[in-house]
Amino acid sequence: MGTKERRAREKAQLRRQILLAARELFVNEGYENVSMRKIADKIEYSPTTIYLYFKDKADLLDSVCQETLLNLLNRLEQLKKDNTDPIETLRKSGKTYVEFGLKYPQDYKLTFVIRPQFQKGLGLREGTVGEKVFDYLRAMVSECIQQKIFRQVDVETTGQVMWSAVHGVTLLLIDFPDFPWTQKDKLIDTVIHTTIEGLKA
Amino acid sequence: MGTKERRAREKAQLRRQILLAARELFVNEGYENVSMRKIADKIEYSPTTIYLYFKDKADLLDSVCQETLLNLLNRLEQLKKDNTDPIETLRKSGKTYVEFGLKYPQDYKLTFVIRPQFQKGLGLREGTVGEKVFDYLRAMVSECIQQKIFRQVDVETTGQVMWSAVHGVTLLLIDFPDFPWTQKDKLIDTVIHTTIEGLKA
DNA sequence: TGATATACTTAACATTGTAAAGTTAAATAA
DNA sequence: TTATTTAACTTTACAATGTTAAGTATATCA
Repeated sequence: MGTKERRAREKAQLRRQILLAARELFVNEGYENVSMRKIADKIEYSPTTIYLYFKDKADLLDSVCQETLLNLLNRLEQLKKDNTDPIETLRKSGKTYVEFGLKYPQDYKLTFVIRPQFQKGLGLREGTVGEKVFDYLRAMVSECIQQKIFRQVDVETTGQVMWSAVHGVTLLLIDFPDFPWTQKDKLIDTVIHTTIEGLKA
Repeated sequence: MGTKERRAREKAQLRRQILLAARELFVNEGYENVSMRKIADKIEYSPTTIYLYFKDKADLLDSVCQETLLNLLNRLEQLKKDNTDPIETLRKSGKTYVEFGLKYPQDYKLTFVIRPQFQKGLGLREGTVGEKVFDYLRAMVSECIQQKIFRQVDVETTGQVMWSAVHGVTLLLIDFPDFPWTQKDKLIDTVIHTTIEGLKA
């Protein structure tokens, strides 16, 4: 009586296949330049089949972004393992965040710019991966404050300031690749360093 | 023999009209949701007429963004007039920048996110309004460094750090309106304050 | 074997950006 | 004034888009 399970497995597999194809196309050609037909071609199914697995194109995008956030979260949590002092961990996390964005620029924009445009009400719903990423940031910042390294602004604001800084530099570097930046790495380091210094007591 | 001048004036007027309609539609409905036909309807011309005045939709967007940058520049240069100390001017400029972005969120995204996606090679070309905006920032930062208020990092990097911070917080506030931000104004002020403190000697 | 449900496809619709060809009206030259 | 050229604008057309509705085949169950 395992036929039902097999069918379910097969469905999941196709879903996975669609997601994989969509991700690759979105990342390589940009969300706007990828049509449902292109995705369908890639997996050798008819375009409308995709709609049996995803509500619409925005839903497909959303699923891709969830994976992206999970990737980012994994990378960040790797860092926590060798926890030296909290400042150093925070610094490294910032660096990791920006480098993640620059390594997969389309992925990053998809998740943090395009998706919010299509999916309204992204208020960091409970249990989402996005919430976990921010939880991670909060925990780190919290430690810096508790150890009296950072001045006594509340945790939320401090975390959001940190996020603003790394988000800003990441997007600028992605969106204006031809701007005469002093030097990518130097700029990133200075942004992170400056923010951390500014947050200190 | 002023007929040639009159015709030129009339052409300029229609161009202006198209630009005005495009701006209003882009800003209210978002670039992607505005079709050339919608713009044409609004000005009561056929869609293809627009192509006699603008190369394509991206070109139209570009022109709209130039205006936006000019608006921003004007606002910023107002501030320079009552020049108190350079730090205070820088702080006010940052605040003005973010508030401009939040007041005209679609405009801001059009200029600093959407346009770079369509217009490749936005390297701050000479003579453009974009260059002038960054010149303004450079001048302010330069003064802070010369007066030994800021630590001796080069002007370019310092300016770019400042830009990253305000750009980051602006976009986050625009793109995630439902995120549980501590408080908009407090966050903005803290971002700017933190960055300036971090840049100090 | 026949009925039912599942998985997928075909066909279609309205909308998109834009190019090519066609048309009208104004400016110039005779 | 009348003929001709030029400029401004429109009509028509095309290929591509996201998505819905209707149709078909295959596998499961009675």
